[in-house]
Amino acid sequence: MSLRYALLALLNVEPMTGYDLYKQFESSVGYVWHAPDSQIYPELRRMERDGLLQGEEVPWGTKGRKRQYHVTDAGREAFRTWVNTQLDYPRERDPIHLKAAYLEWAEPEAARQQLQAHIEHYGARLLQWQQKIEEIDGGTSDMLNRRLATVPDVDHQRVAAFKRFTYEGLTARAEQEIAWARRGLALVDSLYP
Amino acid sequence: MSLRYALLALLNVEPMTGYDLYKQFESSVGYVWHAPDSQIYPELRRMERDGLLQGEEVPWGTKGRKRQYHVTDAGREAFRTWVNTQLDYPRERDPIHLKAAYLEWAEPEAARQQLQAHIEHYGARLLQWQQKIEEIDGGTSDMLNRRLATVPDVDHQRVAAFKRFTYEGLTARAEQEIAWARRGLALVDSLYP
DNA sequence: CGTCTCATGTAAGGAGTTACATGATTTA
DNA sequence: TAAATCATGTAACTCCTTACATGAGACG
Repeated sequence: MSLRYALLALLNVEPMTGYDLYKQFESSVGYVWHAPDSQIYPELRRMERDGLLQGEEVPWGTKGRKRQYHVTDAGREAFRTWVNTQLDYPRERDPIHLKAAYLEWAEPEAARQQLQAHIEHYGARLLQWQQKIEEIDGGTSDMLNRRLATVPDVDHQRVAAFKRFTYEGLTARAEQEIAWARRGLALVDSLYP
Repeated sequence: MSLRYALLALLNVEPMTGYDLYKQFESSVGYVWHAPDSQIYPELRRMERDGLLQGEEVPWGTKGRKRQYHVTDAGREAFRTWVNTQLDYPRERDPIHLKAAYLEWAEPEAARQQLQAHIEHYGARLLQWQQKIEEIDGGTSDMLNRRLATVPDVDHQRVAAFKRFTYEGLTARAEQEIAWARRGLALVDSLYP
C-alpha cells in the first residue's frame, strides 16, 4: 500500500508520466523506496480509478502519446491522512539475521564472504545516502528544489529538515550494519583460528 | 524462500509437527522470523514433495493423528548450501523512512505520536532480544540447549556465539531506531515551537 | 541507420496476510 | 463441561518479482 503514497508524494511536486516516476524510483526516491515499472503503471491506473489521480493524454512527438498524471484534491487528502496515520509494524522477518544465527553450519570462508558482502552492500548504500544529505545541505537536490518552489519560504527549512532526518536514519542504519558485520568477521576469525 | 530454511533450521534440531513449528514462530524464533500457520502447513507439504523432509503420521490421543516431520539428507544438504550461498539484497523499501521524508505534511501532534510509537515498537523488541541474549549467556535457552545436545562439546561455543551475534545485531538495530526517533521528536519540537 | 531513451504494457508466479473452517485432546 | 490448547487445513487477496513484449522518438 505504501507504493500508492510514494507515488502521491512524487506527484504532489508536479505532474508526471509513469515513465518519469519509474526513473525516480530507479534513482533518487529509489534509495528509500523502489518499485519496478510493472508495478507502477497498473497502480497509476488503479489510483485514477479510485479518484486520487487525474490522467491526461498529452502528445509526444508526431504520433506518440503519453499519459501525465496529476494529484486530485481527493489524492492530496488521502496523502495527508496517510502521513497522519500510525502504520502497523510488520512482524520480524530478516533473512540476513536468520542466516547469521546458523553460521556455524557454514564454511568459515563462506561466512567471511557473506559478512564482507554485507559490509559492501551497506557501504554502497551509505555513500548514496550520504550524498543525498550533501545535496540537501548544498541545495543541489533537484527534487527537493522543485518541491521547495511550491511551498512558502517560511516552510523551506521544515521541508528540508525532514528529508535530511530520513537520510540520517538510513545512514545510521547502514553504519550499524557495517559495524555488526565487522564484529562478525572478528568472531569468525576467533572461532576458526 | 527463507521460510523453507527457517523450517529446516528448526527441524535440524528435532522432528516436529506443523503446530510445534507454528508455536516456535510465535515465540522464540519468531523474534527473528515470523510465519503464520497458513504459510507453514503448505510449505511443509511442498518440502516433503521436494524431498527435503520426511513426514510421518503419529497417533495423538485415541482418535487424533498428527504429522511429524524430520529432515532428510537432501534437506540437510539444501540447508548447508543455503548457509554457504550469498543471498541477494532486496531493493530499499521502508515505509517508515518513506513517511519520515514527508512529515512536513503531518500535524505536529501526529508526527510526535508516530515517532513515539516507533520508540515503543523497538523498545519492546529490544527487551525481547536482550532477553534472548541473557538466555544464551545463562544457558537457559530451551531451543539452544536442545541444539547443543546434538553437537560435540567442542562446537558448543561456536553454536552459541552465532546465536548471540544475531541478537546483538538486532539489539543494535533497535537501539539505533530508538535514537533516530528521539532525534525526530527533538526535531519536531524545534520546528513547531 | 542503429542504438539509446522514452513510453506502456501483460503474464506467470512467489510470498505473505487475513479470514474462515473443523475437529480432537487436555485441563481446570 | 467449558475453555484452552493441539492439530490441520482452505480461500481470497495484496504485493512484489521476473520475464516477455511492443513501438515511437532522439541522437550520433
